[in-house]
Amino acid sequence: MYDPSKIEPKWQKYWAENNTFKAEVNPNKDKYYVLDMFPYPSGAGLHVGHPEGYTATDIVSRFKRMNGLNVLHPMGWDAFGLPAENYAIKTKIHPKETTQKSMGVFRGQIQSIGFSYDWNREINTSSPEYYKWTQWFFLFLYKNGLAYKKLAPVNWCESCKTVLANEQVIDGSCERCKNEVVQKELSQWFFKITDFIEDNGKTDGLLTGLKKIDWPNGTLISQENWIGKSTGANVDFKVKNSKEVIQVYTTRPDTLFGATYMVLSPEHPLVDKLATSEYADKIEKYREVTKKKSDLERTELNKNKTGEFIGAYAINPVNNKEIPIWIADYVLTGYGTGAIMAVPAHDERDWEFAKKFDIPMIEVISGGNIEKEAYVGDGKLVNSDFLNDSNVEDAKSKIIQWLEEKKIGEGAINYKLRDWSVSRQRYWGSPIPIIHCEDCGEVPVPEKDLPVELPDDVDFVPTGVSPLHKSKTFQDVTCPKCGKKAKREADTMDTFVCSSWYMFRYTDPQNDKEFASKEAMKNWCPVDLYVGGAEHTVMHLLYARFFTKVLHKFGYIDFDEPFTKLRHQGMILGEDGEKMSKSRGNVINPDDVIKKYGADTLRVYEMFMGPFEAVKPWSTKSIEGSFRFLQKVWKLVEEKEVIDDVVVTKDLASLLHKTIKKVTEDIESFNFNTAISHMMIFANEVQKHKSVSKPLMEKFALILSPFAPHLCEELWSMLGHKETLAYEKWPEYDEKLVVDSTFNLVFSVNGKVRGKKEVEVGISEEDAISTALEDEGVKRNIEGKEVIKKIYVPNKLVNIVIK
RNA sequence: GCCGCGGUGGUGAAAUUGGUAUACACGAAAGACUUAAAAUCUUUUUCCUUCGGGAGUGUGGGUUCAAGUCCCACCCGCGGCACCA
Repeated sequence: MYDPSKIEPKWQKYWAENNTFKAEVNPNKDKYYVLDMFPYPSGAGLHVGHPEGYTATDIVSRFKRMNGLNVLHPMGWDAFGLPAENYAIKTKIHPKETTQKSMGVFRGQIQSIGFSYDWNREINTSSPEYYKWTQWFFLFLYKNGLAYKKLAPVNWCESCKTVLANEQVIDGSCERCKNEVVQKELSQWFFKITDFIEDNGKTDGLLTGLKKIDWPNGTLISQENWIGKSTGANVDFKVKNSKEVIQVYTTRPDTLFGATYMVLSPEHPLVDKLATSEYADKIEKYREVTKKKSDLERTELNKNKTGEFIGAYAINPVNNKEIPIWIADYVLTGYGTGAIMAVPAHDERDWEFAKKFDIPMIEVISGGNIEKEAYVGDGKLVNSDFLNDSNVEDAKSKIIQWLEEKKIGEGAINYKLRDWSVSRQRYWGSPIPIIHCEDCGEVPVPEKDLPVELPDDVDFVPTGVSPLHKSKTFQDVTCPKCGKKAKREADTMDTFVCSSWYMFRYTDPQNDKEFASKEAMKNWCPVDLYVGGAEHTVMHLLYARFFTKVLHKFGYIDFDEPFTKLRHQGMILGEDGEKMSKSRGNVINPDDVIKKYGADTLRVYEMFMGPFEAVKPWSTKSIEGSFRFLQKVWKLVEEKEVIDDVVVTKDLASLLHKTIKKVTEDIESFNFNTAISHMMIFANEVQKHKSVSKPLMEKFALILSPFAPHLCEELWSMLGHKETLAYEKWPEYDEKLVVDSTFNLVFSVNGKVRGKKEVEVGISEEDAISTALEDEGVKRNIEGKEVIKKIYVPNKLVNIVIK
C-alpha cells in the first residue's frame, strides 16, 4: 500500500543524516544558485502559499543537480518586523521568544515537505551574528556618503503616542485607536538610492540594469514606473515688481506660450515673500487645511481642485505676459522645483483648475477641442510665435535651445523615486550603529564594536519615543572619538535593509570576519533563479538591486544585478475564490494536507493546479487526483511484475521519450502543470500492461523525482538501488523515438474540418491533396462547387477553398 | 484615472505560438468487483439536433485559404499606483 506517512519521514531522515544536499564549492562543476524569498516566521505558521514557490525552486534544484550542476539552495528567516513587536505589546512576551518559537514551527513544517535545502546555511536576520553585518552595511554606506540624516515626516498617532507604518494608517486614522493620524517631522536616516538610478562608471544603473535580466515583464515595468523618470526643462520666471525668480519644472516646454497661470506648492519658500498682505490670511488658512488632509482625501479631490491666488504675478519669458501666481495642493513640494507653469489647454489637471477658477486658456497645439477637455496629443503648434507649425517633439528641442541661449532655463530630468528612509522608531529591528556626541556630532560605531546588540530590558508599550530610549544600558555610552558621555541612536533599521543583502550571506553564512568572503560570492553569485511573491515587485527587489550596485561600485563583487532570473508564484485562494484569511475561515493548513495525503501529493497538487504565476483557488476535491496519480505510480512498481529485459513496445518507449522531453522542457520553462499531466498520461498507459519494464520505470522514477521525491526515492530502492537518486543522471530522450512516422492529416474545406486520415510523415503535397479529394466528407462539401485554391501545410492539413 | 494581468465545458485548466478547440485532472452518470459500502477498474460527459448536421473560446467589427491565438473598438474581473507637472 502507498503509505506516505511511512516513507516520507524515512527519506527526510536519510537526506538529513547523509547531508545529501550540502552545498560545497566544486571547481569541476558549474554552479546554480536557486533562492526563495525567505519567509517572515509569523505566529500563524506556514501557509499553503509558501510551499507553492518552494516546490517550484525545489523541482528546479533537484533537476539541476541531476543535470550535473553544483546547486546552492538555502533557506532562512526574515525575522525582524512589526507583527512580533505588536504581539509583544499585547502579550508582554518578548519578540525574541515568539520569533524563536515561530522559526521552530516554520522549520519543522518546511522540513516535512522534503525540500532539498542545505540547512547548514540557515540564517536568521534577528541574530546578532547576522545583524552585525546589517550594521556593517549601514556604516559602509555612511562612510561612502550614501547614508545621511534629514528631517522627514512620519505618521504620528497622538493618542497611542507612536509612529505608525503606512500600513497601520487606515483611511487617515490609527489602525488601533481610530484617532486621527497627523504628520510629524523627525530627523531620520536615508540611503542615497537615487545616486544609482543612472549608470555610474562601470556599474549599470537601476534603469539600464532592467534590460539585461530575465524577469516577468510586469515587474520590470513596475520598477521602471516606480523610478518614474521624466524628461523636460526647468524654466525661470521673473516676478512682477520683485527681484525673485521662480523656477518651474515642466515636461512640456513646447507649450510655454500657453501658460496662463503659475502654481506653487503651499509649502514653497517663496510664497511668503511674494504674497501681498491682503491674501496672507487666506494663504494661512489654506495651508492649515492642506496639512490636515490625509493622502486619501487628497486623491479624492482629483476632480475638485482647490487653491488660492496670492496676489502676485509672474512674467512669461517668451512673451512677457503677466500671469497670476496661485498656491494649490495639487502641486507637490518634493517633486521637481515645487512650482509649475500651468497650461490649462494641454494638461488635464491645469484644465480642471482653470475651469473651476475661471482662468483663461490659450490653445497652442492644434488638433483637440479645448472647450471640452485638455488636449494632450501631438499636433502643429499655433499661437506660439517662432514655434508655430512645428510638431510637439521639434518644438520641445527648439524651445530648450532658446531657453539655454537666453540663460533662463535648460533641459532637465526628474524622478519619482526618493531616497530610501530607513529609520524606524521601533524595537524589533537592527539598531543603527551611530553614537551622538555633543561635541563630535554623529559618530559611527567602530567596526570592532559591532554588533550593537539589542538590549533585552525594554518596555514595548508606546510612550512617544523609540523603545530603545528607555534602555539605560543601551543609551548611555562614551563617544568613541572623544571619550565623553554620549547617547546611542535609538531608532532601528527598516527590515528591508536586512533583506537587501541576505542572498550574499548564504554563500558564507558563518563568516565572522566579513559579511561574506569575496571568493564565496564569486563562486555562487549572482542568484540564477529567484522565486517569490509578486508583492515584492517593487520595494524589496529594488533595494536588493541597490545594495548589489553599491557593492559592485566599490569592487566587492563583479556583477551588478543580484537576480538573473525571477519568477513570481500566483496567489492560492481559498475554496470560495477569496483570499485565505482567518476571519473568512477558508484557510488551508499544509500540515493537515500532509497528514491526509502526504507531502508528495501536496507538492504535486500545488504544481498541477494551474500555471505557476496564475492566481488559483484551492480545491479539496481536486487534490484527490494528485494523490491517485502517485498511488497509481506506486502500484505500477509494487503490484505489477517488474521484468528486467521485457520487450517494450515501440509505442510505450516512444511515449516515455516524449514524456522525458516534455518534462525536461517544462521544468526549464516553469510549466509544471503540463509536465505533470504528461506524466499522468504515461502512467495511465503503463497501467494497461500486465508487466512493466525495469529500465522504463527507472527512467520514469527519475523524471518524477523532482516533483515527488519521497515516493521516487522509495521506488528507486524498490527497483534495487542502494543510493539516493538525487545525483543520478537526468534521462535523455531519443530524438528518433520522439518523432512519429505517421500523423493525422486533416482535411478542411474553407477552413472547416471535414475529415482526416492517418498518413506517412513527409507525404508529398500532390499525394496529400489527392488523398483529401478522395475523402467522403470533402467530396460531399465540394460537390458542384468551383475549387479556387488548394492549400497544403506540410505534416498538418489540406484546405480546399471553394467559391 | 493610469499601469499590469486575465476572461475557453458544471469546475481547475490544455492548445506545438496562425493550422483537428476543450489534453490532463476534479465533479457527475452508468457498469464491473463486493452481501453491502469505501477503494479500485471500465465507459460516457461543450451545447443544440428532425441524427443529415449545426453552433461554439467575454461582446461587436476587421485581416487571412484558415483566428482562442493577429488588428481595431468595447464590456467585465483581479492586482498595483495615486494629482510626479
